[in-house]
Amino acid sequence: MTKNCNHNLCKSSALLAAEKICEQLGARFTQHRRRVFEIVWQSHKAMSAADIMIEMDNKQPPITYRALDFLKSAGLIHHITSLNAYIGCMHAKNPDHVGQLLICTKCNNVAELEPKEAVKELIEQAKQQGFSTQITHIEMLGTCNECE
Amino acid sequence: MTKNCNHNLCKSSALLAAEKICEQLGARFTQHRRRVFEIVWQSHKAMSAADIMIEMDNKQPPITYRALDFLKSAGLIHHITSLNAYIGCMHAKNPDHVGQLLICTKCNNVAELEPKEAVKELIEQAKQQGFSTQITHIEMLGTCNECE
DNA sequence: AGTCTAGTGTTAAATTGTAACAGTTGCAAT
DNA sequence: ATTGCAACTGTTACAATTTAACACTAGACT
Repeated sequence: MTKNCNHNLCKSSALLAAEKICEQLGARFTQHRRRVFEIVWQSHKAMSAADIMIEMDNKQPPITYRALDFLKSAGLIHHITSLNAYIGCMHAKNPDHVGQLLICTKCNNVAELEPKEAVKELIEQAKQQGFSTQITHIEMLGTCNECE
Repeated sequence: MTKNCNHNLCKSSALLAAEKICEQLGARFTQHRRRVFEIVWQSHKAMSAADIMIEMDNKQPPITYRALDFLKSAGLIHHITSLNAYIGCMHAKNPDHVGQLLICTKCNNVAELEPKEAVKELIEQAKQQGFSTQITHIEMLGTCNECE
């Protein structure tokens, strides 16, 4: 998926999905937002805000951070907290999904799974402790099959 | 656990464990390392590097960051990446444990579970994609039973 | 005693992220 | 078509967070 995708196709279908989602939200998919989205979707590698700014036309940090915040809260990208970096979300259409991010520490590629059962179990175990879960972050660092 | 602990006991047993682990590692549990460890263990609340520095005697950032790095790599504390904060590890004796952190967004208390089966399942699913996991971060944000 | 490694102290700086506020644009309602 | 409002932009300046670098010191082991 991550590796053997026809990435032009992959990216343009993500773009279409993003446009649709913005429309549904009544938000505008403006120049900056589109540009940041395209940069993040350039590859399946995690990109830091700094990486993104290098490619931005307008280098002023607030522009980039605002776009990232928007895309994140619209569910179009993920913030990888353990790297402080961003990656396009593969399941943006699916509103309440919880991604499991598989991050290759060698090539920096990120894949995403939707491990529904296991996550339910985690949430259930938390509940048994009286904890009511709102947001779940699952990030796994390791090596992908190409980098073994 | 997190709430109804006799915290003096809780903290001092953590300290003893830390001393033992450092000895096993052949590393020194120096002044600064001990001090940072104590500050983190003061409570079961997540503390940022800045929070810690406020309580440090020597305020110079490198001192604190170095101690945090050491404690983290010795497995004595966890870095909560989604908050950029730290918390004492409740299972430090157990070398290859994978913590699931339950972070209350109201009171900032952090509890830790060891959800063996569910995590195995996550690792297994990753493996089926050809991904070999080395480090796992599971962080869940929500509200604890006292804050409901 | 000598030497080697781990740890310290210190300065300074890079990197990363935000506040604030005036200006502008798209869109909807009169 | 104007007006008015909310969303979005541009810009400056700053705050917060983290790291580099390097000379120095203490402890541990021949």
